[in-house]
Amino acid sequence: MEYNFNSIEKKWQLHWKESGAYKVSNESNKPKFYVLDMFPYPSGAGLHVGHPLGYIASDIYARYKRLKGFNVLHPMGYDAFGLPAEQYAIEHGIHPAVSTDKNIETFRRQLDNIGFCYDWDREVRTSDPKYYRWTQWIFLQLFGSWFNRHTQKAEPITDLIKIFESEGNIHHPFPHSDYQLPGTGNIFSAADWKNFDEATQQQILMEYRLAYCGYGEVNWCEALGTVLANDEVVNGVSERGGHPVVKKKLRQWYLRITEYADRLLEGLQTVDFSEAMKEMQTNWIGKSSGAEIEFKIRGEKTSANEESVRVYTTRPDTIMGVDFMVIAPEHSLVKSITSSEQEKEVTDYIHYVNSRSERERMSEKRITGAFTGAYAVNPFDETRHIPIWISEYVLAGYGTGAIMAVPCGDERDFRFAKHFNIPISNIIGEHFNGEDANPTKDAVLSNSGFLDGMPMREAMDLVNNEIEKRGIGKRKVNYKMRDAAFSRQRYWGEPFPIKWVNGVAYALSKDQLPLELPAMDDIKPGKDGEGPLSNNEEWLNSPLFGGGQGESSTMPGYAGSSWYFLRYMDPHNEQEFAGRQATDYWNQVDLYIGGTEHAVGHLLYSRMWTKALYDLGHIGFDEPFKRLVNQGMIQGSSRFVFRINGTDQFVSHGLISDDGTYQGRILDKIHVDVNIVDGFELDISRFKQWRNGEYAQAEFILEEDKYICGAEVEKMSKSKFNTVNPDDLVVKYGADTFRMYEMFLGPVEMSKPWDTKGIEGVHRFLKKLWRLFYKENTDGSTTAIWNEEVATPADLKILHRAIKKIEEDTERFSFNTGVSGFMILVNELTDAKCHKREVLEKMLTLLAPYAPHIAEELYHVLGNSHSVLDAEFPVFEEKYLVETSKEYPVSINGKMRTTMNISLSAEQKEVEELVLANPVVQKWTEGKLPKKIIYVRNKMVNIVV
RNA sequence: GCCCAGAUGGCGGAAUUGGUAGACGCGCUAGACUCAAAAUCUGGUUUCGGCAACGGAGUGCAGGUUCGAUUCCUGUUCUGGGCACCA
Repeated sequence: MEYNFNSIEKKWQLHWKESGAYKVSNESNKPKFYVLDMFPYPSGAGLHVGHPLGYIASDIYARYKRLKGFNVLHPMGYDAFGLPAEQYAIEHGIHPAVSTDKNIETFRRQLDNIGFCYDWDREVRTSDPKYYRWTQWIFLQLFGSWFNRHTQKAEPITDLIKIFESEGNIHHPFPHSDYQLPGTGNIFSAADWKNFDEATQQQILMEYRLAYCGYGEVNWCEALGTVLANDEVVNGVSERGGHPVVKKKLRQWYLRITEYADRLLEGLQTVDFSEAMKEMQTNWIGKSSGAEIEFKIRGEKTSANEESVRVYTTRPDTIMGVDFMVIAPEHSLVKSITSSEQEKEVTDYIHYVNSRSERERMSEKRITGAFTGAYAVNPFDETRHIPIWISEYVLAGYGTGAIMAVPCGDERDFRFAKHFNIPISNIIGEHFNGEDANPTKDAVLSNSGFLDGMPMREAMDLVNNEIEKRGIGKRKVNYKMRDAAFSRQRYWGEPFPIKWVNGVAYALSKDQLPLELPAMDDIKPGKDGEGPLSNNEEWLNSPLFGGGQGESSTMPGYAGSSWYFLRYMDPHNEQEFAGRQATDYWNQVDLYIGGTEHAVGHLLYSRMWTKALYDLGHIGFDEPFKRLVNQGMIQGSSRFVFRINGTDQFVSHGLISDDGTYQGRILDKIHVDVNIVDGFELDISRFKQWRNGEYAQAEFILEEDKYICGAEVEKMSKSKFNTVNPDDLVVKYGADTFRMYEMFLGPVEMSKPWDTKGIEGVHRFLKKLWRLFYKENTDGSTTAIWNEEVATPADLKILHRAIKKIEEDTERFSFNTGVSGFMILVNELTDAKCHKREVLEKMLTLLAPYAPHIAEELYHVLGNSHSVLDAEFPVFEEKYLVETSKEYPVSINGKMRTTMNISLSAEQKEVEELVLANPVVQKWTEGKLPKKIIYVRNKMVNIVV
């Protein structure tokens, strides 16, 4: 029989499907293991070779764990709501549901080709009402709860109402400290609460809900007609498409993720994520601790003298080094403190700041500002009057929107002082050289009045205590992270299960879910930045909302993906998002594989949702992912042809001058499909047919009769013509070869450019493996050559060395060296002419996770009637590797000079005698007695002369 | 600018705790089989000197610790990734 991989793979894929080989039960006495891939967004472009990298790795691991006796959950689904489908619908008039279904079909066919062991009965699609019913339900849990800062957990909002009824909000001030009740302050009593009307009460509750609706500045992208999350904006333009993004005030839904900041940080210590990933999340949360301090103001206006300004600083110890103050241009004090003399300058400056787009502000960091004419008084030295400036480098949204500037210790303050010629005082002695600011914490303070001679770290506590004692400030922790915007002015997303009645948002009841997305033919945006649903009067006013109105925005892309790993545990449950029994059994995801691009988006949101569901008692764990592995990106290796501008002549790469021209003529650099280039050499006839003959008239200026293309490593994308379709490789080499080759390319975590060249080597290996079972005769027929002979110690040594290596490599996710292990094994068995069933069968079990199809086929060839999927992973036995003696490297002064066969049981003394008797050693030591003989058992012998 | 990761043959990459650097594969090359090709097999392949045995150098660069360093330490260059006025 020949190695006809195409028919073998088809046969077993069908067989596994029909026999339900991958069906996983929630009831098992085996230990559980949950292996999860980040589910894909089914884009229209289909899969390229980069996508399956992580899927193959997780598939190998899942299969390996199954062989090791675990009940393995390994599901797959689709993140099916999203912008591209909607954009496509607007451009082509095809409903997102239709194009999404079509794309999913393509994805599924491509995935099936590769032979994954997913339990497709558990498939989820976030756009399916049966699924998003529960997304809506979880949203209502968030809407219906608040974060109790004393218990540090989410609790039902009904509990908060009880608290308000009995004591007002004295112990639970508004989460956003700048919130003011209409007309009053921000503290109310139980009596106040009872007197508030319904609308006010609801407005107050909205300030506490974990999912809340408010007005806020959002990142508005006109071109996409949508609001973007902070992490979807890069350098002031949208991550997707690069369109400009501006700040706009809109009514938005938010998740109060900031309340979970501390728990999200603490949780990182309990999970196995890469240090880089933990750091990214830590930086994103951006916790800093310091103090808020109040400075009195002295200004020209009498009103100014009654004001004070509150600053946030992480360095209260430097308070005596404050040379000026800066407040954000948007700060509410600006108006009341500016002196008449400075009025024009300040107004002009504010005007200038407003004229600068977010993008300009970020890209060109100019040192700008204006003096307000007012001064602040240092609370610890009332003789010091500190000028107050405004500048765009102080952000209104962080801390108090005002800072105390200490130029000798802070780089930005230093540059500002230099630029505006503000005198700089030095409080850190020799640590400050007058050239650069020095943010050290290890200096001893000088020039600091009552703090003189005190180390900075001590001064920090002292100042903190002092300001609290005097009531002019308090210790304060701040976070960079903002609440997450949770609505999109878009159609293709989950509708909010909310009804608006007299301006108040109420939850729909559980039995009204799912609130289905109404079918709409025209999904163009509504007026004033409202979503397409705002055009659908009929739906907005439908009886579903009981006389109220529906919500016209929809949930963002990350809503459905924040909890999908829970649905897989119990995908068909109609009563709950997932039964408690199921979530208790499967518990955390043991291994999660996906790209780093979700570091601060999806991974933070899903961690928060998990924590909230845990707090409310719906699940029994508060971190979703126990271990996270980030697969690297497979980059494309692009190819270029060079056309002389304005002609049809193409110049080979080697003929181009260093200045990028050809004989002084300008060249157009054009991406060419990598599939019509062999290495670097262009297939000219295929190039002429390419793109329906667009280049049929091309003429070529060749080097050595070849057209050589330019090359560059870029992101893999259709538009760069550098994508390689896995389907083609599967047809040509088979799924097993493809799987093993993707792993062989290098460590899973590493990014690397795709190169199809080496795939032949892996394919040869599988053919060689096949020849351990079948011999090819000269007439083309094959003969089975595997036999029932008893394995020799030498055979078993080969086998068990491989078991040890492959088991270890698989366990530690080193699949590239794992594949090497197989190659060595097959090479050694071939050399040893070992065709013994006893050995081969174990080898196939080892191989099954990596190359399941060929393993299954040959496993049956050996006469097994059950599937290799249900075999047991071979047990490594040390005894086969035990040696009595070993070739030791012998080095002299650290240099390897010879080898010697030494018994493993030999003692230091015996080894020394043996070594000294060795002629090579005698030659190198020139007969002298060595100073020392170092013998490391199992490793080496070194002689020091 | 700040933080993190990395740098090993012509190429992808091995080397698990400091112990024979370059496993495995690609490519190249010589040979076997063949009329020929493909496929397959065998040998060679870090580099320098040498017919060879053998010897010298060698893991981005400069130092250090050690009998011994790709591995540990200090400095430095480059590459990739993340963050970027967060006080």
